[in-house]
Amino acid sequence: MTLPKHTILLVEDEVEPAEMLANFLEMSDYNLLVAHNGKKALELIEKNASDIHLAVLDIMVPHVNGKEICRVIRKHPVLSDIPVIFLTAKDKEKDEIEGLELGADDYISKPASLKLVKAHIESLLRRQQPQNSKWIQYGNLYLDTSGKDLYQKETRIELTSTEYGLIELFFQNPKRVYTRQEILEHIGGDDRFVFDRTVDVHIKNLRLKMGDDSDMIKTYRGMGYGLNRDKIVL
Amino acid sequence: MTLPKHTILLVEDEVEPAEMLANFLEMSDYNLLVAHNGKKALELIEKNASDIHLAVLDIMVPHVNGKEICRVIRKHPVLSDIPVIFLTAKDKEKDEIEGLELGADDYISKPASLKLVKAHIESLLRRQQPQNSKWIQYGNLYLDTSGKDLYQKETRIELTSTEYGLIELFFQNPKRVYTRQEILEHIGGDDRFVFDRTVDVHIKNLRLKMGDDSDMIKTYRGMGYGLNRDKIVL
DNA sequence: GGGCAGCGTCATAATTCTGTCTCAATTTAT
DNA sequence: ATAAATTGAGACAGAATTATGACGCTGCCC
Repeated sequence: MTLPKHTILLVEDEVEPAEMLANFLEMSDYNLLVAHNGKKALELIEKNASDIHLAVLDIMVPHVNGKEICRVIRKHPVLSDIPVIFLTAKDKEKDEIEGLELGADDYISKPASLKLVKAHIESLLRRQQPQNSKWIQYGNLYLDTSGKDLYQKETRIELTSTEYGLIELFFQNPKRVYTRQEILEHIGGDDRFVFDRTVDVHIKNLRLKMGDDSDMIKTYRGMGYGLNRDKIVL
Repeated sequence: MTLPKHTILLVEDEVEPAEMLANFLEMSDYNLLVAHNGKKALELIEKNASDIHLAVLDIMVPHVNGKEICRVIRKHPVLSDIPVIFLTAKDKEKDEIEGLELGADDYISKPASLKLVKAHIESLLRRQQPQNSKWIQYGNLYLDTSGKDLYQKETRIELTSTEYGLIELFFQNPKRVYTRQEILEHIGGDDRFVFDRTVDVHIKNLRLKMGDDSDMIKTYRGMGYGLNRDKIVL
């Protein structure tokens, strides 16, 4: 099973607080990768790059400091777009500005409560979604853009490539209505010469597979199809 | 001017610091909309919704507090995706967590330097995805030309394609009066052979859906229909 | 070659929208 | 004030649009 459990890289030199935070986050259903120094952090990045969704970095860690790690992440082919949170002692405003310029997304002053850190993490992950995460979620539906398939809660729904193309189009732009022509162009790749109404059939097949969530795809009569805006909750 | 300037909504009750920050940001090539209390903030949001790219909110402001404003923004058809930054006194961790859960994107403890605030703003704008929906606003009404529907404040109004065609025509040329023939040509596509009284019926249906704002569409007796010039504020 | 899955087309059923009609309400003209 | 003209509202039939089920075609894997 591959439900979108997020993996967080935590880099923090003080062992005790790091463990506490890691445990707390694991209880909240995240996977954790923990490093207590910069070298270890870089190793973890090397080995697990494609799994990491967010990084929490203490600025002051042995060997390679947080800023350096952030720079590595931002240049990394797979990781360059993940959210990065810096942790640091209070009142180091200079660090904070530098961090932001380096491309950090957020900044938390220590000491910070576990709940606070979690709130920051969730806020970032929530906004992260549409762009570059491999998962896009609406309601019960999770689209895996790298595996090219769709999950309804925890069960996988097999899609044909045309059906995947449809749902991907809708998920990428949840508030838009697409005309049949636009849809055809997206799923056909090239503008093949295909009857309009064929789209209806694919929509029907897709809805069938979506079961209870079939009303997530809405017919905008006279216009085309799109997601059901009333069911989209951010 | 090279780049399209970003417009920032700043809500902060203390006049002196607000001015300083506003000036500083204007020097950095942003447009500023400043409110010193919640009521004013809501007005600015009403009138300038489609121009605002980011909001900086103090939590404690008179009339309507920052959290409430954030909630309004998140429910607003045009603004729901902009970055929101909260400003607050240090160590109000509870506020901070609540703010993040409300969908704030960032949180800055006061006092904060001008440069720090700017760094946060730039960090958020940098990550903001380009918006591809086009909005036209008059009064409480927001027309979403990519989603093909109409919002009345924050509630969506479902329109048929004919009704959408009508309102689109009026919104594109708010000061014009259209004869029934012109209206028919616009919504019919081709000049179908249809009684011009049919327009009356569509107008009626549209007004019905518009509820309190039904008087936004005015009857120009003997001429046709158009937007109510008295209710258009430019 | 047979079986199968995916796609496109068609015919027909189901649904929603549009256009017309009638009558009431409102405004304008005499 | 009354009549004439214009617009608003409700109801309804049939037009237009969409949903569905069935079928043939293609390419792929045994």
